Amino acid sequence: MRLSRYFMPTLKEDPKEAQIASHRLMLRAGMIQQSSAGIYSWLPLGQKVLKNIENIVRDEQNKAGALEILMPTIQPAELWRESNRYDDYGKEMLRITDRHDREMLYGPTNEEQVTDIFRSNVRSYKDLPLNLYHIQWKFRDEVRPRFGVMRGREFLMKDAYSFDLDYEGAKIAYNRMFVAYLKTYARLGLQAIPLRADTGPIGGDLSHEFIILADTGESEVFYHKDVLNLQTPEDRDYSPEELQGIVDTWTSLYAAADEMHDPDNCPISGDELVTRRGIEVGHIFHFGQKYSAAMGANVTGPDGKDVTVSMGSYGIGVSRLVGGIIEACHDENGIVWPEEVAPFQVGLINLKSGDEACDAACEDLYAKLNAAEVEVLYDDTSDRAGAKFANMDLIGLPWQFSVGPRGVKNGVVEVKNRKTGEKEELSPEAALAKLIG
RNA sequence: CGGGGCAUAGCACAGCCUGGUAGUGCGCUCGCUUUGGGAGCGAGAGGUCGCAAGUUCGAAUCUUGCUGCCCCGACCA
Repeated sequence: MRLSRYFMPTLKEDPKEAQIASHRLMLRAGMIQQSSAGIYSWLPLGQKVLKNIENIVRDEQNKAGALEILMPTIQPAELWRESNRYDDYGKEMLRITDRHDREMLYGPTNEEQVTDIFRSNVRSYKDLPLNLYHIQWKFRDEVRPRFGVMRGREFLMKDAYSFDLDYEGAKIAYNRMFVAYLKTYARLGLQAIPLRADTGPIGGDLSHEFIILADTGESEVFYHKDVLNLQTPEDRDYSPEELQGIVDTWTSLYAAADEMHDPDNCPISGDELVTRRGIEVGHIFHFGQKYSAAMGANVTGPDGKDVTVSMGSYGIGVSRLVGGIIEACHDENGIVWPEEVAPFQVGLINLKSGDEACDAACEDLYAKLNAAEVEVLYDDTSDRAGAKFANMDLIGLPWQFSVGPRGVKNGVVEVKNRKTGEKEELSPEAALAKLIG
């Protein structure tokens, strides 16, 4: 992509409404534009990152055996009356009346919708286990939206729903998602920590939230220092026993959010305990028969008798992750994207557009990167070198290739790693080899 | 939902107290000089001062109402 043909309205100064790093940087990098409180348009750069995250999440869900569907954003109030949540949900639910005076709502989540799909179509235990997920926009009419896309009203979320015959089956489904989440966050370049979460009135021990560490996190977290050294599961299928082993390993070390942490009764010693702030980026939850019982989601069991299925739900805040990743990955100059989610792998900087030798060297590199299918953003504009450097640092592409008259004369390109800041002068071939192959 | 604040050019702000021709910086356009870490000079474009009433000869400025946005807290993926 040539920057001269791209739409990336960057800002030199900080917008006053943005208080935290991710919000400020997303606005400055031209990733998003606010439409109203907690509602954003995604501009090309932001959209690209959002899609990259979404695709990684999707890939890991598919690998875990979940099946992708797409449920509507607008749902009928009738379904929510069945679970009694229409009245319970309160003002956070955006209610809409259509032209026929029918009560509708913009879905804040999809348990009712997916349970309806299940009960309409699944009759036999032979069709279980089943896990359906979708990646769809949700709306929660937060009293006070803030922190940009981290706490918006409209947000993109992956939510999966598992259906099993009994608790034992549901537990396997839960563990499978648990492991899929560990793999997902690792691929996103994040160090995620599962915390035992409050299961509320339903009880049970099957609820975890996944948080990533960032100084601007909304809640305080307490964990055993060794949690950060645990091994991420391999990219392969695991048996139910292996899944349980991985979950046991990850949950045996202490980790809790502030509402679950009791300093007076902490099971580990002070020098093992680390306290930091975290951002919740996922939540998995076994809720048993709460919706299946209320809505009549039954299957015929092996013995010919009806069984109310056991369910769980598994959410990942996809749009929130964009902000979350920036909170975890930035410095004073801007964003520092992990390679897997970066909108482009490399920024190609022409330090003197219009100079014949520079232009030719850049065009050659640009063509070769494109041919090798390396995503490249080529700054071919007539801005000054300093402005180009600052902009590239701001948008945080993992690599920068700088081509100027001086380098061209010596047959070298300056290669900079955005994360480490290391620069080296390489021949164009050696620079290409760093990214290709 | 309690408390506080803000609304003037694309962005950040001054002007308001004490009513009288709408300003500064950045950005944008054109020209010249520049060109390796957000250039200099010159010339331009761009605003019914959030909306609506009111007071006044006259309102960005004073009064009232409304709307929007932000911050702290409670709440929350």
